[in-house]
Parts: sequence; C-alpha cells; structure tokens
Amino acid sequence: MEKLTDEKEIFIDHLRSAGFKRTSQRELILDVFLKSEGHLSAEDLYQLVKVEDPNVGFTTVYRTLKLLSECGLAREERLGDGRKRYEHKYNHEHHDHLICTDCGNLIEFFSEVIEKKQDEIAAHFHFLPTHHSLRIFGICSDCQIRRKTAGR
Amino acid sequence: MEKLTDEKEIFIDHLRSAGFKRTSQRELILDVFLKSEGHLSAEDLYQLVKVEDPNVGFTTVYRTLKLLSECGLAREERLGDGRKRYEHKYNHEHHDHLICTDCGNLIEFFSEVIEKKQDEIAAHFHFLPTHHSLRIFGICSDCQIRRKTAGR
DNA sequence: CTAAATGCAAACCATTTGCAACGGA
DNA sequence: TCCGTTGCAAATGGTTTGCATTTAG
Repeated sequence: MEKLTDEKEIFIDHLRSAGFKRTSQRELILDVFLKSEGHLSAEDLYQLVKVEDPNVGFTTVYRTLKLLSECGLAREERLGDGRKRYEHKYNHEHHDHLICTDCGNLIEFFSEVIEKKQDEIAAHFHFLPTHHSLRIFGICSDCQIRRKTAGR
Repeated sequence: MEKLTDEKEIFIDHLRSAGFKRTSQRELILDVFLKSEGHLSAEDLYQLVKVEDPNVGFTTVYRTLKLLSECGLAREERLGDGRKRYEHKYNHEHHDHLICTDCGNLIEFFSEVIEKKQDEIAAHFHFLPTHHSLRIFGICSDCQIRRKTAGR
C-alpha cells in the first residue's frame, strides 16, 4: 500500500478527476517542488528537477506548474521582475510581500486588518474577490545600511 | 509668452535638468497622454498618438513613457494582463484597483486604513517603502449578474 | 489500442536595443 | 558642429504552442 502525503494525494486526485495521466515526470516535479522553499520561477524549478532527471523538459515543468496552481498546491505570483514565481499554497497561510528593489530580497507579512479591509471594500462594490496581491516595494534594512556605508 | 500647464512645465524642466532635448514628438506624446483617461498601455497611447501624427514611432512612445514616469507625471502599473499600464500621477490621489478577471473592468479605490497599516508594517521591518501595488482580483457585479443570467 | 503527455523547436508578445539618419541647442 | 533623438528592424526574455514521438490507462 502506497503511503501518500496530503499534497500528493491532492495532485493525483486532480489528475484523475480531470482525466489526466499520472506520469513519472509529473510526480518528480511535484516532489521537487514540495521539497523546495521560497519563491521559485519555472526556470529555478527546472534546474532543480534536472539534477534528479536531466531528461525532463522545460515545457513539462511549465505545464506541471500550471496543474499545481489549478489544484491549489502552488500559488502563482509576479514579484516585480518579469517572471512568474511559485510558492507553496497548501497548508500555508496567505501572506503578502515587501520587495527590496536593490537586492531582490523578499519579506513575507500578513495583516488581518488589511485582509478585512479588502473584503469590506470588495463588498462595497459588490465585487466577488478570488485572490489578491499586495506588494510593497522599497529598500530593505540591509540595503539601507549598505548605501550609507558606501557613501562614506 | 508661452502658456504652460503645470504638467508641461514639469516635463520640460525634467528634460532640461537631465540634459535632454525638447522635441515635437515628446511634446505631442505628453499632450496626448494628458488628454487621455484611464489606464493606457504603450500600445494604446501609440495608437492615439498616431492619429495626430502617423510618423511617430512606437519606440519613441515607449521611451517617452519612461520619461513621464521618471518625472512623476505617469504611474506605471501592471494590472494582470502581461502589459504595463500608465495612469496620470500628477495631482491625482494614489489609489489601488479591483480587477475583474472576466471583463477586465477596473474599479479604483483608496483606503486610509490600508495605507497606514502598510506603513506600520514597513516600519516594523525597518523597510523604506517607495511605492506599492495592491490588486484585488475577482468578478465585478456586472459579470456576476451576467453569469447568473447565462446559467438559465 | 487510443488519447494524453512529452520534449524539442519554433512561435509569441511586450519590451528593449543597435544603429544610421536626423535635428535641437 | 555636436551630441541627443528618432524610427526602423532586429534582439531579448519569459512564456506558450505545434507537432512527431512516446507512454499511461
């Protein structure tokens, strides 16, 4: 009897219910994604997958990330540079980001006050929110220090 | 004596102080931008400019939009489709957006509560914010009605 | 056996850049 | 004159698609 994590079960259910096939590539990509941390681009994930199996193609990683997003395992977000980034979504609290425009560093935060206010605003406009993205751009504390030091 | 709007003066000052030249194309693009409303892509603005002068190139519109952003006349924002959009910034209150993923319709809103909370969060992380982008995606009230009606 | 998946290459699309001709200052 | 500007075409970069081959069910 195969022992499955919740995430893997969700993925396989999604495949089955959509009439898709369970392939070794898809399972590998899911495994590598689950083991990873942070905010990966498709390229990042592709590089990680290639270590385990150099035969897996870029395209398959892309298409699998789409599947992962569809079934709620991954959250897709654009964080300022041109590319899409993917974070774990299952069993992970929603959060927003402070983005340092100097070094690209990310800080995650969550504010109940902001979440609630957003819902109020949506309700006021009879708008049915599905998701949101709040990004605060600026200079992180490290880069502020670096700038001061460099200025001497 | 030439009568200038504030915006035109700001633009011309910016050109002069940066050692750039005042050209007919740049002035035309500024004029068309100022006359426009809403959230224009570079392509949108290019089309509007072409009506007045078919010789102006796409590239020049792009490059001028960059100048307008630099001197605070335009705000650059990505609203979910792939492209950059430009809004008036001078003398316009900052605002955020509800974005309908069905019809693309935009609703602008402003929340003092959210703005203040963002500043608190940034301060907490010793983060120096320069700008932010809050986008709430979902279905606008019109599209909710349309969906119900279509389902009959 | 059949429809879906894979992986390569090519297409796509918004944006940016190289460059020769042009034009303000 | 000199150096920035223009506008075309070509390059870029992330993402997506067409298609012949392979593979799961």
